[in-house]
Amino acid sequence: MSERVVPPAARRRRRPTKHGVVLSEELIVDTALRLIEEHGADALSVRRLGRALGADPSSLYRYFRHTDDLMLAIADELIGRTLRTWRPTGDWRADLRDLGLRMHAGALAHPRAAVLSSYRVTGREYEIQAVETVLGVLREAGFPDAEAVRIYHAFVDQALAHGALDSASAAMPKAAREAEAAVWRATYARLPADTHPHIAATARHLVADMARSSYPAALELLLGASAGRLAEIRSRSGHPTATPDSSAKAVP
Amino acid sequence: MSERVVPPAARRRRRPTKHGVVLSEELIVDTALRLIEEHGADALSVRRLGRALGADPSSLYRYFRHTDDLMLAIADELIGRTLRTWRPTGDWRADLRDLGLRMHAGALAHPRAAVLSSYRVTGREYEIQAVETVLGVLREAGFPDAEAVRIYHAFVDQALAHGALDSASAAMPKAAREAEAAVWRATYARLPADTHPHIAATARHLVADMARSSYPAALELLLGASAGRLAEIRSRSGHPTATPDSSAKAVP
DNA sequence: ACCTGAACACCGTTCAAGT
DNA sequence: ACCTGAACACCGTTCAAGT
Repeated sequence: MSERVVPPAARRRRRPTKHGVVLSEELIVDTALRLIEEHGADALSVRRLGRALGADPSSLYRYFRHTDDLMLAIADELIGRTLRTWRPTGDWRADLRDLGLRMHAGALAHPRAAVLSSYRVTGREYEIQAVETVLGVLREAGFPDAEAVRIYHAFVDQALAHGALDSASAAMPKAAREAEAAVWRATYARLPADTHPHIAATARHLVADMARSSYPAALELLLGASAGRLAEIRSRSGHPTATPDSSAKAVP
Repeated sequence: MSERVVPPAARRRRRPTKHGVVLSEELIVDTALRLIEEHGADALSVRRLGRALGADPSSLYRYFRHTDDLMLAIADELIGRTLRTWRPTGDWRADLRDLGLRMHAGALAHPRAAVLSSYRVTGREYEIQAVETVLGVLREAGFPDAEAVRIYHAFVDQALAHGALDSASAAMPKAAREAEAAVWRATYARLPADTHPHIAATARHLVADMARSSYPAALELLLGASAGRLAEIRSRSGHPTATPDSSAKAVP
């Protein structure tokens, strides 16, 4: 793992490329996001990105070890953008709902970054900020530490998993996406009741429902279940004898 | 969309390849699954599959229009394998739990097929069978049609989304996977309490919890909420005046 | 110090030619 | 009828050479 990436201190000394562009991590990430926005998720390759920057593709390896590192930097920038315009209201349930829907929308806007970052930890600035923020909302709502982490995990995985699912679907070529919808109408909605009674009975609902994302409903389910837990916790702890870290001891 | 795929009737006339192998859709799918199992998700390419079959890569295009079609055939075969050993018990909640966990496990065993098929509809034999089966479990439990479809959608998306998430993570090279876990221990667990109080307070829980899948918990949440709905529905319909399709009329 | 250009080892897909 | 081989238009990544 030898250092091939430019150490931050040395970056000031950089030289313009052939076409007069001065490269930087920020410029590369922004250009990559623009490329995804304008030409779809598949437009992002080291070679195309180099072309868009007016630089040789190989010059990017001075800023990112692999394409993977670049994608994580993009993912972190997306988290940053999602968080920057978000304001907490003090109502934990409304705050989490808002955050979840923003994360989901952010994923849909940048499908490829969303799919890659959904199962990755970046350990970068904005991701850390997001973790701190969500945990803060839960702990200040009154969830004990272990419970706050469990709900944080479920909440984040749900947003990322559905975000990746829905954005992978949205990133398909238009023709293919229409072909998918047609499968429900042309194949499922036409199965005879004698061989497939349950599909035949519910075909109308299937065609309508499967065209929508199941994320909003899944999010409400999670928030509802969490509210139930919180009510339980509050009613049980009439005596606030528990020290802040007492719940930690219960973990194996 | 000209027919380049061999019509089923003509397949009997096929000729062995150079190395004496007789190609077929089944053989190709099985070989692809073996390749994924033995050499990881990235080992699957048209060229490698051709090599594994002892045939020219281009010959595969007689059986599948694109790599995509091949992946859908693989996905359907996986659905079939998941269903083949499953037996309903009559307890809808236990049945769905079992099915969900099997789908999740199946995804983990074949990450690449899982990631691709998670957002696709195959419209093939086993997928149709699976839809019919899950809808049957829900309708026979007493859920009205519209509700059964909503729960079916949430259940399937959840299994597929978490399956894709967890299997993408599992498919990472071992070194990368270990580096990910290290981020929680080395970065998050060392943030100072004055700048990141919530992370610092819950670091122990984060390290432990984030290493596990959140799917089992998410599944229980869904089953619990569904059971709640069913209880509501049952208590309200003391008078079974509703005709079988009465719920359909309530949909916009 | 930073960027370039050539090279390496791959991809998916098409199509005329072989058997 | 089915498979092959060559070709096309791409990939990510490395490294010696240029400025």
